[in-house]
Amino acid sequence: MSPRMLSPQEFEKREAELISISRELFERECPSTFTIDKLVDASPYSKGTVYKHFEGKEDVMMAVCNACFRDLRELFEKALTFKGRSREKLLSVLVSYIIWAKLRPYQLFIVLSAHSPNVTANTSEKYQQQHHECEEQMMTLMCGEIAKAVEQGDLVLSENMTLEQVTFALWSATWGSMALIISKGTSSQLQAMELERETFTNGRLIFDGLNWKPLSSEMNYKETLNRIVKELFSEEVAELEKMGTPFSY
Amino acid sequence: MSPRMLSPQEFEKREAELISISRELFERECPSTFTIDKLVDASPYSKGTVYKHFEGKEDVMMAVCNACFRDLRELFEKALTFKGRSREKLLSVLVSYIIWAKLRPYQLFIVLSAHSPNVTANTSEKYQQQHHECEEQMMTLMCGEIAKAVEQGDLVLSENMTLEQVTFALWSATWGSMALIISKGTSSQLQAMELERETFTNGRLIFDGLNWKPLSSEMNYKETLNRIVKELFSEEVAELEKMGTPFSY
DNA sequence: CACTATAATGACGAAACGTCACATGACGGA
DNA sequence: TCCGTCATGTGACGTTTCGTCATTATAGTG
Repeated sequence: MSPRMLSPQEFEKREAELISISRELFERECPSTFTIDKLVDASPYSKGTVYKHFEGKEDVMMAVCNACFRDLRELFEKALTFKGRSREKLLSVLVSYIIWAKLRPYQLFIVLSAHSPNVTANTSEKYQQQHHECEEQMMTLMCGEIAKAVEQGDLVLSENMTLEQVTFALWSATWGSMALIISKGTSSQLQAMELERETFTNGRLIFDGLNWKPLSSEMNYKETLNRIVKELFSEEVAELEKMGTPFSY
Repeated sequence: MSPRMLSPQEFEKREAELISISRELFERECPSTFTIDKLVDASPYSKGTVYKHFEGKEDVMMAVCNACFRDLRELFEKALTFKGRSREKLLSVLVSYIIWAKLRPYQLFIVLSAHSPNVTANTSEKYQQQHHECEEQMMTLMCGEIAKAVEQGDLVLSENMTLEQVTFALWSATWGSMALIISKGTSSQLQAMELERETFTNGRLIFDGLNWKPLSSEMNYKETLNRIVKELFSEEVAELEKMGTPFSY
């Protein structure tokens, strides 16, 4: 009655394999040259099989983006183990995000590209859905931390302001600075905005704008940055140093 | 000696025509379906001629993006004619930006897409250069206004903080909220972030974070919004109403 | 050892790309 | 008026990528 059914497990495993291969391809050469045909060549499967998993290259990009999101969430969880005031913990998340971006520029590239309307317009329901789940998990994680800040009295939410909105504000401000700075590429003309500096500035302004205590005027967050790097990300920072793109703060 | 030399004026004129046709194409159907072949068909020129102007479709996108930037600059200049405190004038710019985005969603789409690494990586030197000029003009315009705010004492820049950084902070925070909200498309899942609300929130937080007087706690900016809409953009807001996507603030 | 339902394959036609050999036509000179 | 020249315009063509689907391979069943 049932000849050779492919179990969902096997299917998932193969999908993970394809995503892993795609990530390698993205790393090796510019993500914009990625094609389904290249993925097929690089994989042990045929075109038809690959198309069983992805409707097109946008789908692959979104799938890779989702994988990155999962990595990021783990990273953020590590960042949140920092012992300190609520605002310091969120700063730690920001630090981890920037370090990740510098360590894996191509993955940032993918994550940003995947949010381009051009890509989202051509992504299948499945991966769109999956992406929303990723975002929601991220939201939940952050909202939880912000809720703690409110509990501890460091942050007082004005009426009409939800936890989600606070998260979104931080997220989008960070996102914007990264997207704009990355898109300038290497040909940064006159206005030399710096990834670390602008991202931290945006974060600081949002924190202060929220009146999240202690304000940047009341505390030396440079100290905090030192501790975050030393206690949590010394390995990554050393690697960045070795790569010639040091984490400067 | 010189048979039929094409004057730079004619060349520019034809380019403007091609860009105009491209904009129409982008409006008519989803920008992601745009192809050079379609542009060739829609234009009175041949493929070879079109390729004289653009190296590929990314080039066309960037050219259209730049045209949008020029429109935006005009719009911002109009917004800055608002009579009021410095922070109110910048808020007016924000309002005009949001109205533009709602009025011409496909153009926002293009502008956002054009900043995707996928596009910038495949744009010719010429249009990359042109884009930097557009950005610089925008920067100059904004920095000028912020300088006035500093002169008037509404804004005190902390040490190590340049006018450009202030502009960048506002710009990127706005950018981020628009990019993230647009990329969700119509399938906004659970977390229903609203374009106007989040963009204004981000702006407000940045303004307050900069300690730009009067703070949102010291003044009712709702009033200002009413005046901005009434005095400068009543026509546009009426049109949005007619389109079924009212400007809600 | 067939038989059968399912999965895997890759050849194929369509679409888009980008180029280049050739056509066109404006101008100056005869 | 006609001709030769050369910048400009043209679109057919070879190439790449896409996405499909008729065909082949295979695991399990009786």
